[in-house]
Amino acid sequence: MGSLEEAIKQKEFKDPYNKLVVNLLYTHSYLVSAQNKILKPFDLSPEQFNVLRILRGQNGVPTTVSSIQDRMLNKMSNASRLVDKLKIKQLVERRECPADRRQVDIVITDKGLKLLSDCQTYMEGFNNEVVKLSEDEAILMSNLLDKLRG
Amino acid sequence: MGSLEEAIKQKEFKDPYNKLVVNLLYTHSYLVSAQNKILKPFDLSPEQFNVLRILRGQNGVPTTVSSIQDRMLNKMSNASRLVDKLKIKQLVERRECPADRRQVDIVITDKGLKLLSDCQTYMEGFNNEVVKLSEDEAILMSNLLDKLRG
DNA sequence: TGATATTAATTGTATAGACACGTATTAGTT
DNA sequence: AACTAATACGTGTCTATACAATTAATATCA
Repeated sequence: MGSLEEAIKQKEFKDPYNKLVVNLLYTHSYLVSAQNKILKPFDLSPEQFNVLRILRGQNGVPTTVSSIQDRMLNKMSNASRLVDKLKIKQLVERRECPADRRQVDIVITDKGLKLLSDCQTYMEGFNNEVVKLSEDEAILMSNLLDKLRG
Repeated sequence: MGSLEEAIKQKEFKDPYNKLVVNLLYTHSYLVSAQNKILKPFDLSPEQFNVLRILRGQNGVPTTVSSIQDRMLNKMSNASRLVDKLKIKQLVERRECPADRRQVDIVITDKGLKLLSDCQTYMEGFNNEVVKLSEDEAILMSNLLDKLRG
């Protein structure tokens, strides 16, 4: 299952750029599937997990919805609805922002923090297992990704 | 906007593996957004585009739904419904498979081929524009991605 | 001040991904 | 032949992405 060609049964690509784009899309699917498997028992989607992580990073300081959106990996996502799902599960709280009543302050609850730390135990070794690269190769690839986006 | 840290406003990562995974997710979103912009005028989603490409690669030989599924970048996707959308737009045809009546043969129509070749004109330079790497770097990264998945 | 523009958040709608389940058809086995 | 297993495809449901539109609150400025 190693090579991309084998995985998607395509013999050749127009050029290295085309192949790289396809490879990135395919590898993304590989990673997200693995993430899903880990988070499933916690009834969290990767996106919900990400939002909780962002909120925990605030150390109790309330964050607005748009600030969460800015920090999300997918800029076209919809933080408002994700927060909604998390609120229903009582993992976050909404508070009216007194300074600007258009904004809504979001804080992670104790239940949210607990769930996140439980997840962490399982997620700890996840990246190292799924990413079959050396540390140096991982660093090299991160740098290439930064360069790719310009 | 270069570095990942800046883009998602996260100061540090647990280790290079964690950073790489996050970087891949973020870069994926960057690529898909760009793809969407190009395909929008043609009323095609990246996934529908991919299915049409797979079908064209068959050179007129009918393909079953499960065969399309196997070649898709996202293995958890739903080829059946994607084909349905393409059929509504008359870009593909379904034919009952005489050899095995469980299967459904899919063929791209002339209208589908025309649309795909129109797209191609715009997609031609896409990868090279969006991926700001040298050819050698693109090849290096493709190899690293193959290795990443093991 | 009052009209206008901008911003924050939510909502609507279409498409797609994740995954379980149902149904028809074929393959395999005794 | 009859029973069972496997396969191909479709459907249902929930979640998320993409993007336009709406609403309420604040900022800007003539």
